[in-house]
Amino acid sequence: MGGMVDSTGFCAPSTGNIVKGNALHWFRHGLRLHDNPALNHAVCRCVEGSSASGRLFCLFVVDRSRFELPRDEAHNVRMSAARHRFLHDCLRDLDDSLRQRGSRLIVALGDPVKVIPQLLTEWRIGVLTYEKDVAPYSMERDALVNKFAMEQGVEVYVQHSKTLYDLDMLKDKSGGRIPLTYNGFQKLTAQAGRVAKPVALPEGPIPGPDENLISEEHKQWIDTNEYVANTPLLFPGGETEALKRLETSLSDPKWVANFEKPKTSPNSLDPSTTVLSPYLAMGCLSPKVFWHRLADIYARHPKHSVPPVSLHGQLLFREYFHAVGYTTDNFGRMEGNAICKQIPWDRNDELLDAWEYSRTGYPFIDAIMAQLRMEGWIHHLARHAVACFLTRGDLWQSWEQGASVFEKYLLDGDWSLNISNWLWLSSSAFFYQYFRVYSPISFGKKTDPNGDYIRKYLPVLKNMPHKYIYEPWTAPKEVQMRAGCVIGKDYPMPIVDHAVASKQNMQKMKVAYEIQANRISSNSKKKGNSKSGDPPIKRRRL
DNA sequence: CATCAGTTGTTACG
DNA sequence: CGTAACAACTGATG
Ligand SMILES: Cc1cc2nc3c(=O)[nH]c(=O)nc-3n(C[C@H](O)[C@H](O)[C@H](O)COP(=O)(O)OP(=O)(O)OC[C@H]3O[C@@H](n4cnc5c(N)ncnc54)[C@H](O)[C@@H]3O)c2cc1C
Repeated sequence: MGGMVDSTGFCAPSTGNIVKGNALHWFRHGLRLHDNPALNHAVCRCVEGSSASGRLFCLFVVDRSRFELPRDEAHNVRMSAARHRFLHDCLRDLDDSLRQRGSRLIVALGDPVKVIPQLLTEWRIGVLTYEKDVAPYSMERDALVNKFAMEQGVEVYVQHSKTLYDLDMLKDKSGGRIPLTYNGFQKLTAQAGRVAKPVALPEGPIPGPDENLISEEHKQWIDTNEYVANTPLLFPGGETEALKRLETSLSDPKWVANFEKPKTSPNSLDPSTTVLSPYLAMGCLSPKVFWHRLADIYARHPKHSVPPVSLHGQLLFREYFHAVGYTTDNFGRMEGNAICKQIPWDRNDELLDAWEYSRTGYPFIDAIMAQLRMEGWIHHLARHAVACFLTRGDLWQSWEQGASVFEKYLLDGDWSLNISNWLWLSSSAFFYQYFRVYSPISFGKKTDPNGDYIRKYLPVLKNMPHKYIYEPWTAPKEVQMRAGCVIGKDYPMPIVDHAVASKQNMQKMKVAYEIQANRISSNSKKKGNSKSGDPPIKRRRL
């Protein structure tokens, strides 16, 4: 029990006690041993140092206040049980892999800003290493930890291994302003040169911590089975699983070479894309490894697809959105976000709940949300359909609300990517053709005319004839009775008339865009320099 | 200032 | 099944 932290504050360290060769690698994302430059640095430090007594402490800090317990079914849980399970899988897998090298993972509970300083002192750490993370919460937290470490004379070593390129380098290369189009961004990456090769973890044993550092809390957390029980095991977490899934995804080189994202199906019964996203989000898979494996396949298939539709193109979208998220103030919200259209969304919790809990009365939408809640992954175009429906298409609710629901359930929930895509779908940034609206009835029919996807995720409709399954309220009463699903009783009536609402919303978008265009032109008249000191942008009501 | 391209819209009509 | 009409946006480019 010796090494446990009691989170009551930190004790003053005795600086002289630092052991240079002692390294603490702090896992947050980047939950892998391959292509993990910060971890490599820590390993090298403790095996090579002239102080032969160096040890590597691999740590993950579980901050329960950030993601509540999975049993808590309360409305405001931040992470679904499936997300918990995924994280738990990741940590167990890391622990297993580290044990094969004679080390182990240590799990501590508490607020990292308190826990890390305590452990730096207690374990007499000489160097702290971790992967850079650009979400605002992480940046704030890391700044506090860095400050403490510096004061104590602990070296801090940080690497941008979450992305293909170092985001600070892209930021500098673009003069601080990442282009606001995908094409422009592609040119920037072309200037930035080739994607670097991944780095391998040094061979050989890693000198780990003493067994007595393993606390009861740690054991309870890492050994628990409670996450495994109630969630389907479609996508087990962890680096091992990630590398396995990479191999299966690449096993058909023709499929890889011909991949065109817009042609993949949102409602197939098995995923039509790789589902590597959860592994990339948690860092179980290195994007550089994925990138170079694709490049190898492209080299052997000269007629391969190209960005934006190719798989390389998908990774570039990911890169693009991370870069924009990193360099845009207030990126996670509408107010004060310079690249976000200011749109007077409504706030109606009944509509929002109906959307989240599959009660909109549109089977395609409700089935997608059911898959999201149960399995934690939905296809990109399925995300389009439900995001459009919630925002500019039908319900006129804020994309911020939608993003936080997604964040709760998505195994691949990733701050910059989630926000960026919600901005895109709501026509708030990146994409402005708001007159292109997905139909909650027609869109799914193209790839699943029989409605098998709906039958799978909304069993109450499983006997509805295909003719009516996308709009069951149009089925004659007898048909509903025979199908065992009476609309208004067993399954809700539509909460909104899509034909009417989408037309109205299109007009509201037009007005919101006009107001913004006028305000910007009058602003720039007032002060020639629009860059400095933007006035706070106020929410407007129509 | 005009033109063009933009991963992934829908519906009606021939 | 392919194509035009629908209503008409933006950022980049010249
Ligand atoms: C409203 C909305 C919210 C989203 N939120 C997230 C999120 O929180 N986390 C997330 O990873 N993706 C998010 N996406 C993007 C995209 O839907 C998923 O990345 C993709 O569906 C993951 O499936 P895949 O791994 O099979 O993708 P593949 O088609 O196999 O693509 C390979 C990889 O490229 C990356 N990628 C693909 N598309 C995108 C994209 N549009 N934006 C960014 N990266 C992309 C992913 O890392 C993905 O794993 C969101 C999309 C929408 C419309």
